[in-house]
Amino acid sequence: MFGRSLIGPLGEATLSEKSSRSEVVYKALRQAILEQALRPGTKLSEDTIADHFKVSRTSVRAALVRLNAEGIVDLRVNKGACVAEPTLEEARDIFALRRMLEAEVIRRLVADLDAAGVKRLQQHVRQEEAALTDHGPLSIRLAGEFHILLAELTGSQALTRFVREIVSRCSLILARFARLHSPECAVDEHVQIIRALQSRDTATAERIMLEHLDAVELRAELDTGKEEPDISAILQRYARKG
Amino acid sequence: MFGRSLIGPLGEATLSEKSSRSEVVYKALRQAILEQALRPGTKLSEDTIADHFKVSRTSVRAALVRLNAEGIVDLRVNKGACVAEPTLEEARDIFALRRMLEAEVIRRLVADLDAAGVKRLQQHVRQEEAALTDHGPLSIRLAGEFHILLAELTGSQALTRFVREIVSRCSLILARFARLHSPECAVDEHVQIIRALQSRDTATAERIMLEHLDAVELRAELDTGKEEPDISAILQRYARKG
DNA sequence: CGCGTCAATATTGTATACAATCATGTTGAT
DNA sequence: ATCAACATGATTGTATACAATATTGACGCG
Repeated sequence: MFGRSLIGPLGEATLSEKSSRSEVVYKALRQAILEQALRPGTKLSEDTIADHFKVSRTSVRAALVRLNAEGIVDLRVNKGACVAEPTLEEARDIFALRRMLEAEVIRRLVADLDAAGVKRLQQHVRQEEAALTDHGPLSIRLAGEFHILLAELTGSQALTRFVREIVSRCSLILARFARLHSPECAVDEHVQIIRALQSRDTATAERIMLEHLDAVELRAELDTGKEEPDISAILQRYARKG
Repeated sequence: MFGRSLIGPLGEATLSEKSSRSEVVYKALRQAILEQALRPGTKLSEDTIADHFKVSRTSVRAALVRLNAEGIVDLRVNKGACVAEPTLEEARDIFALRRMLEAEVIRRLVADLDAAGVKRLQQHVRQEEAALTDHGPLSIRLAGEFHILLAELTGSQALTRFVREIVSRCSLILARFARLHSPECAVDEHVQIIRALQSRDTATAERIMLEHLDAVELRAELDTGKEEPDISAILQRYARKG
């Protein structure tokens, strides 16, 4: 699949590590949610998921518990799991925190970022550009992973962890509220961020990042088109993606 | 929002909610770890825990997965769980992030904090003072919960979530590296923080918070006294604490 | 005496079975 | 026809059983 240059933005697993079954389910569900294939509010029936991954409910439950701990799945006692539905209030709260975290990332990178890091960023943006044609889930994911890559380049595991979580939740928010994900502008803005980082100008870099995040947030306008899709077809696609 | 003036800083469960068994195990283990009754590196055998709580391994595993997601338990495939052992490098990383998060908390509180909030803080400090006599696990926990309470008073769920997680991990760090937890000075510093917040002087309040965190971090000096305690006696105490 | 090999044991990973709770649709009375 | 009570089926919570892997200790060899 993707050789992910040892580890991609999402890859915590090191090579040669045999994924447990709950791990497989976890990753697939997570990806499906973040790519907005599974939309907020979608019921996640344990039996359905177990059947489609050919595993037992035990493994499914473990995955759901993890996703719940990350805040992208809601888990109500005796009523099962569903993709989290952030409220508008939560959305604003999360975006505010995201601005703070990513401003910190930028400040650290302006001080620290080396040529190798710039190269990785540019490489990532090239991937984003390549994915633009399909307007699909891939570009959605890559847009988020750019920010995670930025956090990783700070070298701070803790900061990366938080950025990863908050980016996930923002994806969920966009999935819920944004009319359409139009990632092309984002790629442009990502290029600008890289340039600002190279210029070593903290104020400018921070400003551009904040403007970028504002632009992302602006796309979140109420649009409560709701339906209950059957998740079978979706899981079909994610069962063998890894 | 919801009347959580009824519940303490750690309480997410609302009243009359029947705790599932894995929830009970989760809370007990978490508390035991944060009160440093279970020290970093301690093996958490599923069978042992299941026996002591009179539940099946299923429930125990669910709790361990959650704790792992919060970063206070390590989970290695086929090798079981143990209390996380943060390295010195991770410790510094986490404290740096903590300073940033809590500075943000202070900035928000200087702008927002009302009389009711001050009252809750003072009440909490009184609890801390009352707990000082026993020098025990209670004072350790209360010291951490003061910071969580501060975060809650900002009204930001997301910020609270992150502060809670990072305070947990800092407890773990202190458990691993600090020679002795001497919480009496902390209480004094907490009082100062409240005063600074009341003064509405952002710069001062932030400075005092950062000094406080530095003081906490300073206690973390290498001291690798290691032993493998049997966790039975410890779990005995936590099985009926809730 | 040190050290590697292998069997026996213990522990974890996963599946299945059972119990408890919830959702749904039917029946019957007003 | 409306609504309540109940029975039935579906879904989740928990326990147990089995399979896979790791740990331990004994044994034999150098």
